[in-house]
Amino acid sequence: MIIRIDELSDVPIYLQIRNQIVMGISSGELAGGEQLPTVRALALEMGINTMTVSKSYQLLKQEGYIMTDRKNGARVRTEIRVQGGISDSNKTELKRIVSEARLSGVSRQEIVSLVDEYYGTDDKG
Amino acid sequence: MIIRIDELSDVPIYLQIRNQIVMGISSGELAGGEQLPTVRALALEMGINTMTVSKSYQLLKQEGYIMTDRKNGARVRTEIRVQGGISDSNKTELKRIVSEARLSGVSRQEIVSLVDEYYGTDDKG
DNA sequence: TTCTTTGTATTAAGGTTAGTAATACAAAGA
DNA sequence: TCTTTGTATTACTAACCTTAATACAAAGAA
Repeated sequence: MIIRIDELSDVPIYLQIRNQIVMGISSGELAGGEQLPTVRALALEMGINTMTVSKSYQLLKQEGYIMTDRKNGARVRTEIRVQGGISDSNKTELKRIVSEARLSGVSRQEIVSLVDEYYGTDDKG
Repeated sequence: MIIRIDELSDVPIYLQIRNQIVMGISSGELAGGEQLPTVRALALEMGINTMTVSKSYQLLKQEGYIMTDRKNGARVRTEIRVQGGISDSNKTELKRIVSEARLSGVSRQEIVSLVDEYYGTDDKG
């Protein structure tokens, strides 16, 4: 999976990496059990510090998305630990995004279409 | 409208204020033309610095959500300037939220229901 | 054993941002 | 003249992000 960093974003690099890996897992682009690049390889490839990548991996590990093992590297968990629904902060963020969209003339249907696109077209919803 | 600050949130105070006002406008809790609290009053009420509130108002003004006028204070614009759809950063945020929700077992329908709730039940979508 | 590669830890430093504090200004109405 | 409004300035503290340079333990390979 290709990870791209937006230098102009307010989101810290380690969070951008974390977010893209989470989205990759959800979309299926990253399969369960799949090997992730080593922290050094990814840091070199992206021209950033190894500790920045390590921070991303530690966060993903703590959240239950990946497993890390010395010498084995990092792998996507086959069974993602669920954390019980949508977090309060994500609900607030969703409300903010919907509000801004609505005030800029975006229809409800356009938002729902985006949700469908991001959720994927499997039998989960 | 009651504005509440989450001290534990990663979101800066000035942004929390800005976001809650935007959501208030979208929900109709803040009507077009409605007077907002003065920067000093809101700062005193919330126990924060006036410049922090001022920063929120400047941002809202720049984005076209409110108008500020010396001696007249700040008011919600009657005609919100649209900015052309959902921003790229909001799309990315939405994708992240949907991905996290999906991986924690939330159904597509649950997300859509939240969107409906936040969008409101008028004839816009 | 020795070497290499893995994630991880440590320490230091620099840069940016958020927030506060204290004060002041211009505009406009009372 | 006085008050209230948003706004501006300057200085300071604190927190966070990122980099840098090393180093360590674990585990497989040679």
